[in-house]
Amino acid sequence: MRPTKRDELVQKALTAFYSNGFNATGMDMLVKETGISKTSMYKHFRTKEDLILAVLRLRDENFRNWLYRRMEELADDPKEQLISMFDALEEWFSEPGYKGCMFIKASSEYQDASHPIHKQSADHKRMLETHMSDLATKARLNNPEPLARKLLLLKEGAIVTAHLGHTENAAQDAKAAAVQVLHAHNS
Amino acid sequence: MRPTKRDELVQKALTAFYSNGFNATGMDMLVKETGISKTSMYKHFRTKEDLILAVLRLRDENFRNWLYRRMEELADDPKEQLISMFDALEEWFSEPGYKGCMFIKASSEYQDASHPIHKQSADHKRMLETHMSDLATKARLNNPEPLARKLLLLKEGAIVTAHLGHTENAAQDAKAAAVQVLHAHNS
DNA sequence: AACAAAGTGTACCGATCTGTTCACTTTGTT
DNA sequence: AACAAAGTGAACAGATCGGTACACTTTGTT
Repeated sequence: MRPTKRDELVQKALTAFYSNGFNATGMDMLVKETGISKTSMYKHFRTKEDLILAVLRLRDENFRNWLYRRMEELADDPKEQLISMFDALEEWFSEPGYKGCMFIKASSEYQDASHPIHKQSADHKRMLETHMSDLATKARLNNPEPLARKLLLLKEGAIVTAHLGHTENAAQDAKAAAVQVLHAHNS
Repeated sequence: MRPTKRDELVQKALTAFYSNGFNATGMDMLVKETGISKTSMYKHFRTKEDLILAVLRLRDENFRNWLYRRMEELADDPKEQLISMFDALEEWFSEPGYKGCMFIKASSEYQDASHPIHKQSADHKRMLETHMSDLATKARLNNPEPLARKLLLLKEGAIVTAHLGHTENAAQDAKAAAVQVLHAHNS
């Protein structure tokens, strides 16, 4: 197996889908932007949907790896790591091509809850929840699961608000709220 | 001017766009679902984009009216009205056809910040922010603007989380967080 | 050198997209 | 009764959609 060409396709398709949307990015545009022939694409993926699912898998891996690592780099203490999630988000929001969360967009374009793309997006959010809940447990905070859910609500809110762009500093607003919420979960 | 036919079109188009998405809803499907001829549609709106903008205006009006009224019905005190926003949201989330926020979806499909549809979605969020900030001022809470922004972060987070459906009670989680945040803004 | 796997380029399929045209019918007003 | 505004239905245009067919070239392995 030579994974390079396939991985190159998925990587470049990710960029195209992220900045143009799923429905709005046709396979011919993908040919143009990736430089990979359509014949080759359809040898690797039977349908466009299969390609999108592969793109989402890559995005899940990249994003979670990046976020978890960045949180660890920004703080040692697990409690402070939870808070520093919002500093990591701020870095993301201020990147030039920031266009919101790929999974929120995927679930916007594939709304049916039973659709594979929708389900895979939900899986991504679930994994984040598990991780944050584990961190809250390590930090010996009260009611770790509800706390994790609250922090993630702030995260999702900040992501869409930063994209809608009607607020300057969504990440720092979310961080301030997180500190206040977290204070209520101290023993 | 007979506004009935045009309003009927916008109202029915709203339903179709909300449950199918914007790109995924073609004009021919709109003809089928509204019972209004395509010729007539294009006499009222020069492009599909114009129709979408009219749909978003209606949605903005309906949603803000509904939310503000519901908050007033659920509580007298302005501070409690802010909290009861999340009870109103819970009612919305549990409606059968709930599919998330139309403006978030619009900004997902029309990502460019300079696009009229994107800008109009941002306007909607801004108006919510102004209203909540006014309420926070009336309630004599500290730092009303930052507080309003935090509550709205929780609102947006709850909306997308309820749609992604990976959590049972997004509205109540958001409400609990809101209470904790609001506590920190008491004098 | 030989062979198979992998990739390319182009033309094509039927369906659907936004938007237009045109001849016709309904409706409201005077 | 007459007239204009508003609405209808169906065909059509040109582009694009996801996906396929086919003949060809490149690449890696032995």
